Amino acid sequence: MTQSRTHNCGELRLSDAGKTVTLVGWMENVREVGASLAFVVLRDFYGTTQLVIESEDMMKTVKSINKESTISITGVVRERASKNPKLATGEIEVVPSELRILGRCRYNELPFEINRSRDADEAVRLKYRYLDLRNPAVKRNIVLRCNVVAALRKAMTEQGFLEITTPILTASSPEGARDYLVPARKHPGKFYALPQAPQQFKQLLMTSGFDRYFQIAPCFRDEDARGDRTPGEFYQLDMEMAFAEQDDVLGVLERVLEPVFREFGIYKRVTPAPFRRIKFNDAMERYGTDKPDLRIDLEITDATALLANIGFEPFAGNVVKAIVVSDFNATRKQIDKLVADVEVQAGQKPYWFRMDENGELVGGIAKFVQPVKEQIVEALRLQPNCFVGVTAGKKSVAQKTAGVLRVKLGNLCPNHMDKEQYQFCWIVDFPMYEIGEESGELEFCHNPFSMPNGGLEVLEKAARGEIDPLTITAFQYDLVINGYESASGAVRNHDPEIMVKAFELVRLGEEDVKAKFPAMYNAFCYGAPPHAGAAPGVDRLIMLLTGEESIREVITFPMNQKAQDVMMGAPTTVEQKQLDEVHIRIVEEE
RNA sequence: GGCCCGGUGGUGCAGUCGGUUAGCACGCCAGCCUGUCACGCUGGAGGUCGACGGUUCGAGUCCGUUCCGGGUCGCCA
Repeated sequence: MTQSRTHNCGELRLSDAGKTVTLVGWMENVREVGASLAFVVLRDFYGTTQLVIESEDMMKTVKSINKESTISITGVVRERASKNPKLATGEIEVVPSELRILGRCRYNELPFEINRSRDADEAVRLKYRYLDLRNPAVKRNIVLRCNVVAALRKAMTEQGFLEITTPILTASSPEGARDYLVPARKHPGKFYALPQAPQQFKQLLMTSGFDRYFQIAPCFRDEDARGDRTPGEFYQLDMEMAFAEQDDVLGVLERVLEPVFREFGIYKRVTPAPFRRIKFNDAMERYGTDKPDLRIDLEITDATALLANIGFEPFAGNVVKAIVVSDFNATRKQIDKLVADVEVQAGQKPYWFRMDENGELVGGIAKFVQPVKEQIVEALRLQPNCFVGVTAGKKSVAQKTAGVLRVKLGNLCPNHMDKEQYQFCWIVDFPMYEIGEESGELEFCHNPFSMPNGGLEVLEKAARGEIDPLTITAFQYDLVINGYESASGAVRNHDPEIMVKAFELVRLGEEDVKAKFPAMYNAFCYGAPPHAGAAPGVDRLIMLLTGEESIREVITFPMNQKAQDVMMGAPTTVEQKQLDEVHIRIVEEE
């Protein structure tokens, strides 16, 4: 039988010289330097150790094994003749006297070279994810993920939170993202749904008297992927606390997250708590987005009064926004690319002009702004070598386009974006309602669970037409880190009367509330505590901590953009018998 | 579903204005090398250039269609 290892491949040091050890691992590489001298790199989870092959017999054995086979060796540790300071185990080597093959690699060519797997085609990496994960650089992110999750659990527990798991098979919820459905065998025609979040369960836990709840919770949403959004499933650090207000939740998350970023982040500079709070409307006005990247020092200025009426057709009758970039030295080619990129991402073209080193307005739309040069120079405090990006349209469009432009300008100008840091902020005071783009009518802006600022009174005023419902804000907050929405939360609406009133403003009533959220509505009628919570996205936190730009680099077995697991072959067809059992008939599409 | 980028030996990439034998690096195989550690040296195998159709005397290269991958918009309470 296999002798178990005495040490791992990362721990032997000079002080171990002379010991007889047994190591196990993958045969990573063989370097032959003569007929009977070779160096073998043995790799396990913990590191690599060099083996020296000095006999022709052993050489023959080694040459009969493909790389990436698993082997076990027993031999004596000795000091190296020529040491390698780059390796933790670089002062020693092991001279094996015995070599056992544990798991032969049947192929002498792999789909990619293990240590360069990150360069390989992503589809191939995902198909052979078990090989990809042998690469220490790939594995590192997953190990970090484990450590971060452990730290989050510990921190939450220390804050007095209990981890409680909630059902995975539950009821479809009527709003939000598309659900993943599971047919119910015992109930023909009915379905379970996988939870998009444990939202209702955690609120019910509050109603049950569990004072502080959290969960590293799997969430399922059937929506399309993005670079920072995995399709299908993802994890949230879901938390909720009773008899709590907005400040309590923000305080807990600041105490939990700031130390985690200090300990695990690739950037050493971290915004100290308490994090800045920016009102939603201010964020839209100054950064053109509700998730501003505060590493960029540029801000958006309103230039409607200055530029709407200069006779430039796209500005006429529109809101105009400007971003001034000092010490601008990008090339014309870069500017053209910037304009094109913004148009792709925002769906709207930005305009621009510059003040050259002599103080003249040049380039882009310079000739149109020339007549109001003096006012512009004064209002925007233009200096020589300034670049001015301008966007126009309906207020929301001008803001959004300027927001995209701001990020692109920051990335283009290193003197305006200090990348190697974590900039945190809270976005607060989200509007409760908005006018739906399709319906043209009043709708909930985010979710209907949030407590309106002003409570029942403000809703009644809106219902009587005394105030504009669009001015009502909710106790809703997002945590934004370096331009990523990293957590979202709210003070919940725990009062059935206020819930009904909130729904009435969007032309729904008590019956709708009961129909949509029966458990919560009923529960709240039995004495609910005021409560508030939030849910940081675990995958995104890890992404930020590792500096990865693709979320798939921090997920152990990610799906591809089309929500397929190419390694397991999911999704897949199933046998007719299985379909029959769950009363499903497949309809062939034309 | 729309738009953008890509698809060339196992892997990553180059390939000019359409031109005759499709290059390079890594990997693989064989040989050499007694201190390598991204080992080195010599030689070798390995390609229907994603697929189909078209233009042309001639297509990796141009055109059309389509498939696949990534990005992005829609979508994500």
